[in-house]
Order: sequence, then C-alpha cells, then structure tokens
Amino acid sequence: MAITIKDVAKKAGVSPSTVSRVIAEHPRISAKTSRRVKEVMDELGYHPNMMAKSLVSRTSRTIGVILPRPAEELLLNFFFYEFMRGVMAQLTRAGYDLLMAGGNNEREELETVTRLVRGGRIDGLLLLYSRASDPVISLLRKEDVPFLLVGRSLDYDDVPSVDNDNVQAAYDATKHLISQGQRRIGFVSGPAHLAMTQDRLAGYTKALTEAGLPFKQGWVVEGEFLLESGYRAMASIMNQPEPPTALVVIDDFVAFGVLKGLTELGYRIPEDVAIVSFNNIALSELTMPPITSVDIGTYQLGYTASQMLISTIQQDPVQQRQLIPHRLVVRESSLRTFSPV
Amino acid sequence: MAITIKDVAKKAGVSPSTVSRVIAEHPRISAKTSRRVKEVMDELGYHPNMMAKSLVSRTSRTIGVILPRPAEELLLNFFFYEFMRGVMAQLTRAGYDLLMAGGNNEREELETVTRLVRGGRIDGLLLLYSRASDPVISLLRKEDVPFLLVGRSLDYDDVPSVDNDNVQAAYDATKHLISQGQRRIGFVSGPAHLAMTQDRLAGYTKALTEAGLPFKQGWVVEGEFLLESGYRAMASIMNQPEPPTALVVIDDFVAFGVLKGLTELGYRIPEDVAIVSFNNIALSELTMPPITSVDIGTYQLGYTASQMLISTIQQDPVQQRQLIPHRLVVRESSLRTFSPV
DNA sequence: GTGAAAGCGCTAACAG
DNA sequence: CTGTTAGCGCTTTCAC
Repeated sequence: MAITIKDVAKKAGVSPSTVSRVIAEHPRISAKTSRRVKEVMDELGYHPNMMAKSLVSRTSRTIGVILPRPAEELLLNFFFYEFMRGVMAQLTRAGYDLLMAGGNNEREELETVTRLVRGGRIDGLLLLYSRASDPVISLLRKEDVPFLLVGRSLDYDDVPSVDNDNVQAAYDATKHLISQGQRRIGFVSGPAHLAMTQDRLAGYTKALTEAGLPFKQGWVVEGEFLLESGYRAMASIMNQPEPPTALVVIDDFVAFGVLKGLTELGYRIPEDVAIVSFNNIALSELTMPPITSVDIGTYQLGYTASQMLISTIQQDPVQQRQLIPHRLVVRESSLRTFSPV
Repeated sequence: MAITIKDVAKKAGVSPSTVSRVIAEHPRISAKTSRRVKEVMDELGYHPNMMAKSLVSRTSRTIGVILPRPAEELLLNFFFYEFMRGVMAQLTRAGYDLLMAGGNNEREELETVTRLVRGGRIDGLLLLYSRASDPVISLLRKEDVPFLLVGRSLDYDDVPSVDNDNVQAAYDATKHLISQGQRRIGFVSGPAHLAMTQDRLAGYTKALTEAGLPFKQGWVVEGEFLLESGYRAMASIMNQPEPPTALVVIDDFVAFGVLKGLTELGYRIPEDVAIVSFNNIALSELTMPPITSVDIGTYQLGYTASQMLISTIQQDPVQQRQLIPHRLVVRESSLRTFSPV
C-alpha cells in the first residue's frame, strides 16, 4: 500500500487538509507547519496520487500527441526524435507529462482523441499534421479542447499553430541560387495537398518572379516524400530541351535521391546542377557533395509548440500563430564558385 | 460538465453499478439491460472518466517510456520513430496508453520515474538504454514495478529484455564478407561501454577465428555514434602497412562517414574496400554505392517490447529475454563480384 | 492558520 | 440479475 496524504498527516500531527495545503503551497499556512509536513513527506517518501488529484481538480497536467501514421509523412522519420526532445524539454520545465496515442486509421484516431479528451486524460493536444478538413480539429473545436497544430491548416487560418515561414524559407533558398548566378532553376516538389509543399512552391515562384527569371512548368516536378521520388524525378526533369541548372528540393531525403539520379545521369554537382534543399537532417553534410539545406529548427518547433499549448491551457494570452526562424546552411552542393565553370 | 455514469444510469433506469458492470462486461448481466445501457451510452456520448477508474482500480492502463537524452545514443535519431510505431501498434491493440517522460540528467530522470511509479501514473516502464549500474533499474526492482529493457543489461542477466542477437548478427555480417573472398577484415566500432558494441565485436571476432583469419588490433577502431567518427577512423585505419580490404561498421550512420572518408582517400567501394554495416536505416540504399546492412527489425523490437511488458504487467508468463531476428540486406558495398578484381 | 466534512466518478463487496 | 453502500486519495468550502 502506497503512502497517502493521511499517513503524512497522522505522522506530522496535522489534518489531511493541511498536508494538501502544504503541497499546493497555500499562502495561509504557517512556515513551521509547512516545514514540518515537508520533512515528514520526505521521510515517508510520499508522492501524491495523480489519479486522485486529477479526479478532483479535473486536470491531468498531461498533454497528448497523436503519433502520425507512416503514410502521412515519411519525413517524420528524421524529424520526430528531435522534435519530441524539444517538446519534452519544455513539458518537463512546466511540470507536464506527455501522453502519446494513435490509431491505425482516421476513425480510430478520432475515437482515441475522443476517449482521451472526454475521459479527462489530457488537458490539450499537439497535432503533428494538417490534413485538409481534419475531423480531429472539428472535434477539438466543438469540445473546446486546447490544441496546437504544428504546421498550417489549409481549412482554417485561425487555428493556433507553430510553423516555419515556408514561403520565406523557399524564397531565401531560391534567392541563394540566384545569387550564385543561376538562372534556370527547377523545383522538386512534395505532395501537393500539404501546406508545406504549397508554401515552399510559392516562395520559389516569388523569388523567380522578383528576379525576372522564367518559371517553366516542366521544371517543376511533384513527388512524394519517398526514397525513389527525387531519383525518378531526375529522368523526366533533365530530359528536356533546356533542363534546369539548379534545383530547389522539398526535403533532404528527396534530395539524396536527386543527387543519386543526377550522378547516374552523368551530371556533376554543383558544376552542372546546383542543389538546395530543406530540413537539414544530420546526413546532409555527409553526402558527396554536402547538401546546402534550410535548417527549420526542429527542436525549437517542439519546444515552442508545447510552450504555446501550455499557455493556451493555462489561459495565458498567446498569439494564434508563431513562426520559428529558419536558417540556410550553405554547403558545397549550391556553390558556383566551388568549382568555377 | 461531462456525462457521468450516473447520467447514464438515470436515463437507462438502472443503478450506476449496473452501468459499471455493463462497461466491464460483467457476465451476470442480462443481455437486454446491457443492450439498453449501451444504447444510452451512445446516445449521451458517454466516455468513462479514466482518473476515477484508475483511482479505484489502482491501475492506469498506461506504460511509460523514458526519452533517452541525446548524449546517450545519437543513433536513436533514426531508430526512435520506427520503434515507437511498433510500440504504439501493440499498445493500441492491447488498450494501453503511453506516457513519455524524461529528465535532463540522471537525478531528474530518477525523480521522474519515482513520481510516475509512486503516483500511480504508469503500470510499467519501457527502458531504451542500458547504462552500467543504472539506478533506474535498481529502483524499479526495489519497487517491484514491471519493466522491460530494450537491449541488454551489463549488470544483471536476469533483467527482462528484448534485443537483437548482436553476436550472431555481426557473425553473419562478417561471414558474408568472408564468403566474398575477403581475408583482411577490419571493424569500425562504437562506444565500448555499450553492450551492443561489445556483442557485435564478439561476433566479428568469432567469425574471424572460425575462418582462421587474422585478428589485428590495428584493424579495430573505436568510435562514437557520430557523424565524423567513421570519417576520421579511415585516416588511421587505412594508414597502416597492411590495411584491411573490408570493414564491418557498427552502424549505418558511421558507415556514411566511412564511405566518405574512404572516397576522399581515393579508395573505391567495394572494389578496394568492401563495407557491411548495421541497422539498415532508410538511407542505406541511397548512398553510392548502396550499403549492405543488417536490418535489426526496429518496428518489431518496439512491438515485441510492449507486448512483453504488457504480459508482465498482466502477470502472464513471459520469457525473460526475447531476441528479434535480424536480416542481412545485401547491397553493392560488400560485393566482390560487383566489379571483379 | 487549521480541521471537519463533503464529494470528484468509478468499482466492488454485500445484500436481496 | 441488480441495487445499496462504502470507499479509492485528494481538494475545497465552511467553520472556528
């Protein structure tokens, strides 16, 4: 039998309510009593029963995270651990725990969320994706549950979220290529239904337009976040009368495929084709040549996401949408000067 | 105010206990009542309050996972998501939730575990590392909390765990090189204090010995699970009078560095130096050449780990230690025949 | 400043 | 087969 508040009370010669007040740091409690009770708690190794506490307080000091299904985003593979470290760092600081849940399909997912929310297991929810017309978001809004989206909702623009400025990031990446003297710049894209893809494509287009460079439909290939995606894209994109001499690639993972495809086709990087990519995963600097990539601040995304969510839960004022700064990490794959033509 | 068991009871014209019995699928309840109550539950959108349930049942149907600190294992970056998917799949099936916690240092970590265990928040714990003389394990044993280790404990051999047969895996990998005609085989190692490193080194040595091949101290380099580790190792290992013509590398991540180091030194892979590695992360097939790697069944590790832990919690008989099968995925980096010498 | 008592939502004897 | 009753461990009025 675990030690309860009563055991502490008895040994300290006070009432259970006093012990409770000491735990809650109630102001109207004498310093002496407080000290005495704390001593006894230590002696006995007392730890409050969270279930009882939650039952009466109607909060769990726990936030939920739905583990995305693999189909959704393969890039999570390299994103998830770092992101969760950021989340955990903030949660630990704030004294919250994290409950991870999931479902094998949309229906199960919705059921899980309902169960957790209605069952009082979580005080808020962190969402790691942004599908169009997401029933989970509708549910959370209806039930008035605090939640926060990592990314951007395509349906609502008043959804609390933390994100990168993907338009600006792609703009910067493209600008970088332009500053290297590139004029024929293509774009290897991701799934078109993702906000991230749309935003990065927009930034790319914007940079081209501003610089008065041509935008060619044939220079833009849509792909998946898959191993082969970038690889395959090369056959089609480079097999044109006037192929691009530089590529903005949606993600490092895809960029590895691009690199491989180009090499096999006999192109040299960056001499024949320069490459800029996104997400800056640990391996970007290990390829040959190392890939220039936009660091999206994965840890910071997680840290800020949980911070905002907790603020929402505690009804502190928060801005609806926060942007995490990105940073272009220039490596050889994009440098004209690296090997002058 | 959420719907409680009382609301359901009133509307269904029964007592709260009857509703409770219906939820628990108690055998002595009439089919009619059961149906009626379930109808009402659906109508009202009732979901049981988990806190109240846990309080009285003294179980939380939740297992804990301690998020390892980054310093511990960088290879977790590529391991974590896949592993967690396996864990979640099994937990969802079994109707358990997952609580993730962590600490910034050993003391905090121990405190967190104590808090969760004593506070009744978790029924068992999944440990993702195996430090020598781990205070967390001592605590869990003392408190008699079900737990399961992923990997192998260096201190106790009666700790419930799920692991790969790393000796056999390294043996197989080395054997493969030998079958390719390799006779001078080196080993790029990881941190020596890890059981995984020790086991793989043992398997490597065993294969050499069995084949009557020389084991040279200079052909074995210890490293970290770091980007530069494999890269740097090449300078020292290849700079010997008789350098190895094949390498067994502790991890894919390190192997990327090895690949890069060798290429820069002017060696061709696999013609001059053949490579076999471990963990088979998604990028192993994207390098040039693609790397032969031992797949360790990451998803399966997670799935089995939670399965075993749940069995332990439910006091079903479980074997203390379970091994997940590995599988050598042969790619170009190890094939002599690929480009005959 | 502290204690007594009621109750959070649920389960589990004990009756009937 | 079902209802009544008594808590699980904690917080929180309401007294004093």
